[in-house]
Amino acid sequence: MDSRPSQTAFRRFEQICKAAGLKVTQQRLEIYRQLLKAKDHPAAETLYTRLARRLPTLSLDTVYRTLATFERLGLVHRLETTGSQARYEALSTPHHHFLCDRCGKVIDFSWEDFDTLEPPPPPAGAERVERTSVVLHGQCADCAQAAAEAEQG
Amino acid sequence: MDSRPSQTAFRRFEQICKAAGLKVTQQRLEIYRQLLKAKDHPAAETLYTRLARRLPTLSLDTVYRTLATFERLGLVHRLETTGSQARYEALSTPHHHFLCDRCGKVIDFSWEDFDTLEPPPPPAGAERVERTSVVLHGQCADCAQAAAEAEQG
DNA sequence: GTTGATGCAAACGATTTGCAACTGC
DNA sequence: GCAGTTGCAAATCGTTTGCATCAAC
Repeated sequence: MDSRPSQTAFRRFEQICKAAGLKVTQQRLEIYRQLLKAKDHPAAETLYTRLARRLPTLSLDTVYRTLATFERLGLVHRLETTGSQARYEALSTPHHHFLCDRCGKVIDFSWEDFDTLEPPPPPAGAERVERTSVVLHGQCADCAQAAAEAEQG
Repeated sequence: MDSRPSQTAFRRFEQICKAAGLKVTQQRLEIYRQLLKAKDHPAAETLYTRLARRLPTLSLDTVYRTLATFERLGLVHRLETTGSQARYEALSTPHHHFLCDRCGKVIDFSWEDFDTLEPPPPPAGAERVERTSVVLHGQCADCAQAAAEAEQG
């Protein structure tokens, strides 16, 4: 099984950049590549750390700026979380998120029964609904185990 | 129609505080009252501004501290948003949120078909699900109108 | 009176911005 | 070469913390 993102993703990436009048820089390419590869919804700083080896001169502000640009282009999503850091994911097939209230871990999941549900009408005061997502709050396995161990001493 | 929160909400509030060994201070009471009254999921600073008239010596840090305390007690929820400020709401009947991606407005709505849906099993890596919420992303009526006017301008 | 809560000011972490040097087109 | 992009440093914003004073119990 080859888990490398297909070349088409980068073709599409270049096309979108050019269509928006944006230059295809090395930084943007690498940040996008890293985000496609990441499964853990990294924060800007996490991405920065991971890219530091490959791009030693990269600066954290560029990561922030690039992520904001990508979000505007619709290439990435900024997740809604309760933590202090914003977390990002590359756009992919629709899915939902489990959010650990203790450590902030995000776990993707799909939920067929929900996806086949007729979407709700826009509530009063809302004009247009562009995206529907389910967020599950709870405790992840790691935190549950840590809590159990702490209790038993 | 009397929209004042019932006295029972405050009885319950005092009980919860005392049970947790917390003092029932004027600040806590007023912050809780304001949050019960607010329909717009205010940020800490918004609450602070609204309370400034009634409590001139109130400080913003107290609002932050108090909201954190309330959250720990389960009296309020911190909403997951994509904005930079945390937003709060007093606990009430379960409902969901529409989130305007442009201005950050939050609109409550209920969705019976969803609520009657069998909840999904905890995804792999998740131990326990404590809360399930739906977040709709889109554009609110005000922003849609502003955008239309700007275009036709 | 004791203990925990508040207000103030200062610290902090995440993110944004101004600006000069640089790079893709 | 020009316009857009980067890296650096400094600024900003939301939030947290240390500490002395104050209020609830």
